[in-house]
Amino acid sequence: MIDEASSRREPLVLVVEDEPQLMRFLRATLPAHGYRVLEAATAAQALVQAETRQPDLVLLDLGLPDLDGLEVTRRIRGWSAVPIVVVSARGQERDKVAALDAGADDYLTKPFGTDELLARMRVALRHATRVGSGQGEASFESGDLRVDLAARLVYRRGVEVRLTRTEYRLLAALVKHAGKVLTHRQLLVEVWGPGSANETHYLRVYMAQLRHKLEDDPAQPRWLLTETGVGYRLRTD
Amino acid sequence: MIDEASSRREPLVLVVEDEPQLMRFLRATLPAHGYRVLEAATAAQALVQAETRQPDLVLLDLGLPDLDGLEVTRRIRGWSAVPIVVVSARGQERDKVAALDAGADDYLTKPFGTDELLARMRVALRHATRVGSGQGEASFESGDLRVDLAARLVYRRGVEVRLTRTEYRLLAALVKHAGKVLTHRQLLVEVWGPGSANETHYLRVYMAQLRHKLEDDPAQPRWLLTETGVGYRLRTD
DNA sequence: CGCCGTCTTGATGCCCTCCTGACGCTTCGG
DNA sequence: CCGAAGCGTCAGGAGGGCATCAAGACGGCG
Repeated sequence: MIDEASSRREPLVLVVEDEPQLMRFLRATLPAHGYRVLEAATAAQALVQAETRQPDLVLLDLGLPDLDGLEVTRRIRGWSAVPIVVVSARGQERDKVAALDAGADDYLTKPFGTDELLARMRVALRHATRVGSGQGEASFESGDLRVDLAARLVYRRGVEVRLTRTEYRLLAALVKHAGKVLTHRQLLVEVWGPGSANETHYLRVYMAQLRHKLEDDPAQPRWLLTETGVGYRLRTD
Repeated sequence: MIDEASSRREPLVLVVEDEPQLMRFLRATLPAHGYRVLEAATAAQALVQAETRQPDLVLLDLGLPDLDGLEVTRRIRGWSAVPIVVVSARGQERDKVAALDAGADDYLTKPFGTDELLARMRVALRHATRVGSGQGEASFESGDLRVDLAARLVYRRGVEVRLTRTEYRLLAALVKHAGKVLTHRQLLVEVWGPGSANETHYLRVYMAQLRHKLEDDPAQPRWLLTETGVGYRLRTD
């Protein structure tokens, strides 16, 4: 499970990054915002550190010299549920999606701003504690949207919303991993089964329907967010 | 769940016993003390009877020819809370304990007297009704529909409604989880037993009957709602 | 043993959900 | 500046689920 450090002291972040410049930047920035930093410049170092130090979060650059970032994600996920935020350069879309499919929680595209970085890290950490301690929260609430997974009921401004079976399954998949980016593949597998893992068109149609039923302005969604080229995300907060 | 017959008529007891002598004795004794008797000489018969007739109590001999009494207990407990009293010969202590672990309510050791038998049965039945009614809401009320699970009475606008056994079981299942969606499977298992888990047609027929007896406009139900592709739900309001 | 109520099973028509295709828009890269 | 790819939207057709009616099978009861 997650290291207990998080509950007592500042979160421990394992930064896996081979670019000295970026590493220097992170080494200075993160402690200033209440994080302790653990460094790794290669995949091999990263795996050792992750295992021996049990960090609260992993910030993982995909462009590593020795091993694929995807493989690192896969190996860590083999025994740990620690949140993983992958960092990708432009043109690494494929690796990024693969890492998310393998269980990464979120992603950042270079170059990224400090605010965005910190925001993603906060969300990932919050998501981890929710899943870890809440043990399968049976409901989701945010603004005037409420989802009761136990009763299979959805409310918008307190008014019950009627969803079809597929609409509800899709929403439930997002709720179960609220705040986390879910790839097309993950959603398709969870809702339509492994046989439809490539039918991304289904997602577009049903996302549109969900937005029409749940959002004030379906064209500019507040909760059901599109992650272009990657998948979708349910905004928490 | 438990057959509701007990509140209106004599309790139905499923006697699982392969010794003809003892069976003859019980067949004569139990009716004389206000029980109706259902017979089974093998585990296979017992399971079929338990499922199709839904007795109020099971009197289960552990020394059966075909299957372990322990296994019978386990299978019945898989879907029903009917009280089970196991009957064991001397030297079967181990099986007896295992049966209790598997969910049996009490035990008798051969040879046993009539008084002891009747006492154990009364206790088991009392315990069942106490748990059955005490657990969760004992009644449901919403608008002009009222369901009293303890008394097995249903009122509409204050007037008592006559329901058949199956109609009532179905309504009771919905009342026990009022407000939540129950899947076809859940309802079928609770009302008809696990063997009929796929007979969704039963549900439609009995839902229609319940709606005709309880709803103002059966075509547009206020309480007995359809969740297409999923199941049914009793609106709490 | 026969009657009556209940349960099961079948057949039919309707409506809704799901899937699918076409099209326009935006974004990104050449 | 243009083409490609990803996304959102709309609408129609096919299929499946649902409600309903009706008749036969079953079991309880007198």
